[in-house]
Amino acid sequence: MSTHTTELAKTYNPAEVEADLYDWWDTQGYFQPNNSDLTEGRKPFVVIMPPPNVTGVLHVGHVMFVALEDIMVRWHRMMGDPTLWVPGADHAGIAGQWVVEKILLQEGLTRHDLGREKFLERVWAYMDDVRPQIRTQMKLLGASADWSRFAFTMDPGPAKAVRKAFKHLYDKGLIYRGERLINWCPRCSTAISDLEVKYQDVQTNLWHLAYPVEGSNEKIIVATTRPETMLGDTAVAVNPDDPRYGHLVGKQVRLPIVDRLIPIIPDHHVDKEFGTGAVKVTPAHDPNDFEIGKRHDLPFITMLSNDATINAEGKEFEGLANIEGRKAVVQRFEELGLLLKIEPFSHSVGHCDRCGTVIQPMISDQWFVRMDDLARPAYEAAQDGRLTFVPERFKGVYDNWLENIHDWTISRQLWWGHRIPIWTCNDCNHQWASEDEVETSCPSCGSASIEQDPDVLDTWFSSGLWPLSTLGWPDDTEDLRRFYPGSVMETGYEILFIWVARMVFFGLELKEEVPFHTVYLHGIVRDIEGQKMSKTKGNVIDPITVSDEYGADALRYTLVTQASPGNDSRLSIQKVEASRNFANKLWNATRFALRTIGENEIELDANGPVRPTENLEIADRWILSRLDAVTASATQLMERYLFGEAGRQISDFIWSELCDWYIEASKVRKNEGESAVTAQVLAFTLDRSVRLLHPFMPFVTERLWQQLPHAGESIMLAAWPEAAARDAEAEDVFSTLMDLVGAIRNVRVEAGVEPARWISANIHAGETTAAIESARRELGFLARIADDQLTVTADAPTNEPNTLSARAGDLTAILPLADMVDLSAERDRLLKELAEAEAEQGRAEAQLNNKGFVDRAPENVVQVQRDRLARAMEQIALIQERLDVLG
RNA sequence: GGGCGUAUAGCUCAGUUGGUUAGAGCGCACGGUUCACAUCCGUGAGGUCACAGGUUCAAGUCCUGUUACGCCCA
Repeated sequence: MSTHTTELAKTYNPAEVEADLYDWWDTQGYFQPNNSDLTEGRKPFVVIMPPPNVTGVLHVGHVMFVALEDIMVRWHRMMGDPTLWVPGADHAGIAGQWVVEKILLQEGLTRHDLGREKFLERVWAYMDDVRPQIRTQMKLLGASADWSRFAFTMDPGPAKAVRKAFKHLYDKGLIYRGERLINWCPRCSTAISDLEVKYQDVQTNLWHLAYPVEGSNEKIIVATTRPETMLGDTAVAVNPDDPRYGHLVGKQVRLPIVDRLIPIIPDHHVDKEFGTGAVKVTPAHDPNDFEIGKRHDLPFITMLSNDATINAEGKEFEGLANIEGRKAVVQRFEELGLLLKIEPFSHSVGHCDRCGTVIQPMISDQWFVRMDDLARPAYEAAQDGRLTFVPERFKGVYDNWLENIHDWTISRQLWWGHRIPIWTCNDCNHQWASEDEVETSCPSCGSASIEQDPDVLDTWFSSGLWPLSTLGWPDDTEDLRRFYPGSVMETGYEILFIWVARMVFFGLELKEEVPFHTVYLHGIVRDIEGQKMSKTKGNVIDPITVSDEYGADALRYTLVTQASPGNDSRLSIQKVEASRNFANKLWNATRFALRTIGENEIELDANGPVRPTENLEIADRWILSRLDAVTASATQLMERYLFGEAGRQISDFIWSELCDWYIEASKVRKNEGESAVTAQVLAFTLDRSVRLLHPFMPFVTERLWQQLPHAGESIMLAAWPEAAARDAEAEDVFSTLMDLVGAIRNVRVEAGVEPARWISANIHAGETTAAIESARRELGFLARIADDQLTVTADAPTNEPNTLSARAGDLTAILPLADMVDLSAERDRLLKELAEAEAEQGRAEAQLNNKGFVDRAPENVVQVQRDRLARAMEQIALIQERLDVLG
């Protein structure tokens, strides 16, 4: 690759920087786990990528998971761990099928016109066509995933895993078929699981309907949000403790329209306060009523067809779609004089997660996974610490879900997906589950007349096996032995139950180990108003457009540093722009450093530029110590999964310390032709800085690292920096110098000194004199003081009139600004400083006068206050003296 | 109904073992063609840390309650 251009372009151009690195990394094999002696015996770090929907377009949610997972993965790789990140794609049953059905629709066809086999051919053709997009998308983002291990949920391996797992559970009695009240999506024409139903508040009415009591003139009034379901009512329920209805219990009502006699029954679950206190019971179309129906042994009358139209049970209303049926029923009640009231009401209605259609609870014959025995070990794993969560609070959410687990509806009335591996013999009725894709005869009677269940499995069944199936399970593969269990499962918190929990219980059931030790959950990326992004709202930030303009590095960095674990975040282009500016800053710092570096020989060893130890000045020692500080801190933060904070600290170091101070200070020596030490310091510091930043901004750091003096082929293979001990003395002195420069700049601005003007200054530095004197050139350069007009002495400040003063700690700079001096402004500033110092004194005194504090606080904390007081009093004396002189 | 989260500068957010004067970016004001960078540099203004109690020598941080907004489960 052509990284060794002699000059960097003046401005950072992300598109150019990011263009060809990815394929180079990949073809070099860097994304694959390192098998060398170096990593022998080290525990592998393994992440299984949440497989994007094969038909989906790239959105910021993908960028979020890529950014976080790539950070972990690149970091571990740099730490020397054998690292594996397995990419994949999900077949997305309902959504996948629907995409192709929509295409067929444009040809005027339905899947039924084609038939199952032809339809699946079309789906496969489509999937084969779009599947490579996943890599294209991940490439754009810099995801360092191992494409040689790319897996698709419908591939033969994962499909075999599905059959194996199904058979295992079936043979163990953990999968059963039964008639239950399930969630039916009329649009998708399939059952879906509880987790695929999303509840939304809907504004509707509460209709009060009167049902005549048989053998009496009385009527009992029920309130309902779904009047049309009265066609399937089989009882009216009241609370047995409700005095209003006690006399009616045991009687019957004659159900209008259908003219059916149904009982009035007592049930404690009826809320006396709600509506009229009497509820209609439709056991076949409502979860609560289903329970009541079972308790009281009521008939279950299904009054809807699979397409949500009213069936023959609805008599004259047969064939009406749900909503028209509702209108018709209400109208008929009105005609009969039995509609008593319409009350506006809002309540929560289930919608299909995939298509948004209102879900109909229906009695249906489906396959279920019995959850109790599977949930228990998954729960235990979280209790004994085999499974931990970041952030921790999600353990509670996870526990709560497993404690209240319901059986899982796994059959789907679709064609696209894993066919349920259940076979039935037409001759002897024997039913069995098979690991083989095709069966030819009944194992019981040998008959060849056998049939496979027509339905397919919930997509999440195969997703739940992902940590196993991507590594080759059920075969005993080398990958499985080496990389299972994995390390971290990183994904969005919204799929904690639907995916993460299922991987845990599958892993425990099938391989007797948790599939990963840590679950890291990120939040939803919203727009800057806090709204969820959606095409219909038009507030979508498109990662491709944004990356083109600002770079994937900037987008990734923005998402990671703007969000904290488990919390939603708000994204705006302005934030991405700020990150791009940071990349530009680093780019230009490198560009500058390369000039200095180019004038010198840089000493290298196998780990890159050697850390300089000889002839260091204060600024050199300071930046090396600050590098050690940020290295230690970032490493700790990474260990604790606080990537955002780590990224911010690395950026702060590069911008606010390396660029703003060290590089500025280094210009002194560069300008005077003595840049050897500073070149080595710059080479070392920048090399380590770009390494620290690499997991966050992989592209630009690689490009710059290649440009800097370095050892090795790629920054991806460079070692994560190690921190040496801090140099407290250098940090003290240089931060005093920084404060002093700041104070002088402040005075200059307030006194209206032209920025370009070189001034004179007398620094009264007391004990720090020698140290400040050693950095006099830097001080002069940074504060724009002419070298021949700069004195540094240990003397007390000479308080001549017609001078201005600046203070930093116990240092005072006297600036004889002759014509510039505005004494009244100087006096005002001094009074302000005095007030601040006195306030400081007051605060310290208050603390120290508090006996409780002095007696009970740790000695070092008390000492801090003593020092503070001493310093404040010193300041006051100095300022007071100045004020006296000014008169 | 149960549970969880959030509330800190105009905006978006940091602030994880309680300890000096609560930080950053953006925005704002003023100034700047100092040979890396105007995608920049310098200086500055701006906060009763939602509210009320409590624990503590000490609370943005811990506890209790309240309010507002959001999410999950039922």
